[in-house]
Amino acid sequence: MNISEFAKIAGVSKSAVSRYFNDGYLSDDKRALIEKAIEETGYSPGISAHSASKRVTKLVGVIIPKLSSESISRVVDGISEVLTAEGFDLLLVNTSNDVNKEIASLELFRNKHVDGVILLASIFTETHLSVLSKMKVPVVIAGQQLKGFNCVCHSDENAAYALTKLMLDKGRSKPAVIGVTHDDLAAGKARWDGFYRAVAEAGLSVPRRFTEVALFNMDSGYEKAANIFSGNVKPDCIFCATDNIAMGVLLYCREAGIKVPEDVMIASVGDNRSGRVAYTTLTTAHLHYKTEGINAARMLLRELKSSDMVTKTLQLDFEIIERGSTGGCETV
Amino acid sequence: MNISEFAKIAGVSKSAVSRYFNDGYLSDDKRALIEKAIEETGYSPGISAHSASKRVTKLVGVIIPKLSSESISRVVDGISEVLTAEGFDLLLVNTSNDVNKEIASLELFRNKHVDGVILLASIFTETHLSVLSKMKVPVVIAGQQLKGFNCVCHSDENAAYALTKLMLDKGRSKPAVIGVTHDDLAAGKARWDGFYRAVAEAGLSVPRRFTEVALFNMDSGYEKAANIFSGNVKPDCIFCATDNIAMGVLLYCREAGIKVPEDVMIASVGDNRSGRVAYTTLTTAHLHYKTEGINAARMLLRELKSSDMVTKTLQLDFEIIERGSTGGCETV
DNA sequence: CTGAAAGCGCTAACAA
DNA sequence: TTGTTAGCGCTTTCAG
Repeated sequence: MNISEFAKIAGVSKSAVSRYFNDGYLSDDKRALIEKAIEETGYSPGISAHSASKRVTKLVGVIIPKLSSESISRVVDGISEVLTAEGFDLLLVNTSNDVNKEIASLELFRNKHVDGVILLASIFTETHLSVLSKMKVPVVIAGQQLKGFNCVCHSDENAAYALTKLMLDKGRSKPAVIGVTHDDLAAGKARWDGFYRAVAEAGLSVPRRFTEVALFNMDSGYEKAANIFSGNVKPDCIFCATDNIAMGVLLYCREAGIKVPEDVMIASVGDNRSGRVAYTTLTTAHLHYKTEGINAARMLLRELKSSDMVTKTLQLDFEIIERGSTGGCETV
Repeated sequence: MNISEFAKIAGVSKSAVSRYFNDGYLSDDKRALIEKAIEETGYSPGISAHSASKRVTKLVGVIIPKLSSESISRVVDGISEVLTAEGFDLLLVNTSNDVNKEIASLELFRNKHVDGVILLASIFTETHLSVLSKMKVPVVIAGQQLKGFNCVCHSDENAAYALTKLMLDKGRSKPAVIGVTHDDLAAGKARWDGFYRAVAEAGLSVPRRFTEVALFNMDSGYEKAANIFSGNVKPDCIFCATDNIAMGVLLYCREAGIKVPEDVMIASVGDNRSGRVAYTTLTTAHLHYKTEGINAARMLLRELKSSDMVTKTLQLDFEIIERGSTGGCETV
């Protein structure tokens, strides 16, 4: 059923119907007529033709590297909360960590398929920059900071610094670190930097053997912990870039009979659910992921209304949650 | 830039351009001309007008109750994997557990805004049935079983039965249960049924005080565990409908000094990440959530090609993973 | 194989 | 306030 057909049934003109669903510049009689016909037929206007005319899709493209991640689903949660309240729908693209797919999605969105894009990126290649600079719809980048673009991100460096300092302040002097690739500026580089800043401030240094680069998962954390503990001299505290990695370390320690926090303290960033219930509960930095999503969406909305030429970066604060793995309370 | 403008630049007709992006009934010269122009201009056809003409959106609506759930994100992961491979995009609607919003989304999708719908429902009201029966696009229901509709679901009853039996077979004789609302036929009713079937088979009964209805989260599990243990006679095993609930129970036991599995065994359904690393690792039934998503998407795709009038239900199997909370291996 | 022209379902400008 | 008419950008006949 299309608008003409429906208009005929309702006994009004196409325009009247169109007005009913839009500005509503309409007399009450016509309005009643239309409402009655809707009751009977269940008609609702097709969105595609609407978009074709209006040149507005009421759709926001959200590009994510994966979905099965606690942090990412919280971000998307925040995004959807704000966007749906404003009548926008989410076009979700899951790139499965495939950079090419990420680029392809951006290109897909480049023109007029969506009104705006929120990109949860992990790394930025040359191609990213090139495609991003050519976008014709507003883009907001979430979780990372990229000069010249609207961003919502976290205080990764400070969080890593605070966690490391917390352990060193308790008298630990042989720190180790398991980070992730520097290509990821937020979870990688910034957290490395924060760790090293705290270490330097304490007048300590970190032997090569005490630094490992892991993947974003528990198994990788386990493996890297095994490496670190394989030598004669053992660390007395470990900073991990992500909670998942820390979970792997915790698992290794448990199996190897290494006591946490007595023998080694552990702290990491993310505040995953698991950390609250792990056999040794995890000291972590809570990043406000949902707030990240909410703010990214709001920023996009603002951009949609009046595209400022000056780009903004919003950096969200964090909270240290001390639990058992650094000698804090076991149940927080 | 629109098709006419682009056609002029490329030096061909609108139709030629249209053909290039569609059936490709085109000579090589024209094709080359167009490709060159694309290089220069970065033109890509707008999807809305395309949809308006074709009456196909290449969009699938996915309705979910919440996003911040491990199981749901796994399902959506599976859905997106299959769908994007087939060139479909996901229109994600997060209802935040609001039944009205769920209905509203269905109505929104009812007509021609999406090519199909995958619904991750938790409960079915009268209104659901009424709206669902009026849908004009194919619908697949995931995670629940609803007569007369295409469904992909789990063997919830059997999983609950198997877990309960596992504990009873180890000699436990005072079973307790913390379930969720019967309104949820899968996580609620079916799992209650499975629990009681095992109990009945063992010739046991369950005192009223040993049955609790919790919400879908850890805090609720904690609270209900406190209730159950407040009496003089204590249970020696507890079946929980979800892992989150079980985590709360585990937390309670830890604080109350109740030993798991010595004093009380615990088992639940879901295989959340947390269960692997909890202070007592959790015996659980692994449900194939991602597979659920994959199959729901495939089913929808099939329906899109040739809408069968006969509806199907696909019931997925499960796997029992025994860990510490029932005396199994602590690290699986 | 090609381009002109009509059509998709909707919105928007206009005169009444 | 209304209906008519022209347009939105794309696809699809239909002659040639």
